[in-house]
Amino acid sequence: MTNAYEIIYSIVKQIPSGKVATYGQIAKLSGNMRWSRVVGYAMNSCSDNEVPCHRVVNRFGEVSSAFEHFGNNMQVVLLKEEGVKFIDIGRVDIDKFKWNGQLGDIV
DNA sequence: ATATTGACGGGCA
DNA sequence: GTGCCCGCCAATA
Repeated sequence: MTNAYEIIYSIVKQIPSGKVATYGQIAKLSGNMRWSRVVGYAMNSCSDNEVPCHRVVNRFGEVSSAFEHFGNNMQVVLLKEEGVKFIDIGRVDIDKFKWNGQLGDIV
């Protein structure tokens, strides 16, 4: 596993609690913005406990349908528990909880 | 080895 | 301002 997976996992694992990152952001941090698809694919294969795939949302800040597969929007509940506010069911306030990236949280 | 799919993003009409 | 289209890399079947 020395491919895109490892790279993407590394970044996703860096997402702090109470914050969410978009695929594009992870993709860009991975080195290429077009990895957006690959990022999602890596998440799909997210069998690692250390990968907070539930903190990864699409560019709209909405949870993907696949998350629903994990249960009843369990990722939404998890984020709410972390302090993330939701504008709608399945949509987080990405406008305010968007992860700043590897910079940390210098907001 | 080839073809298709896949949790998306950005640009252009 | 809105809507639609395309592109892209990787994994799986």
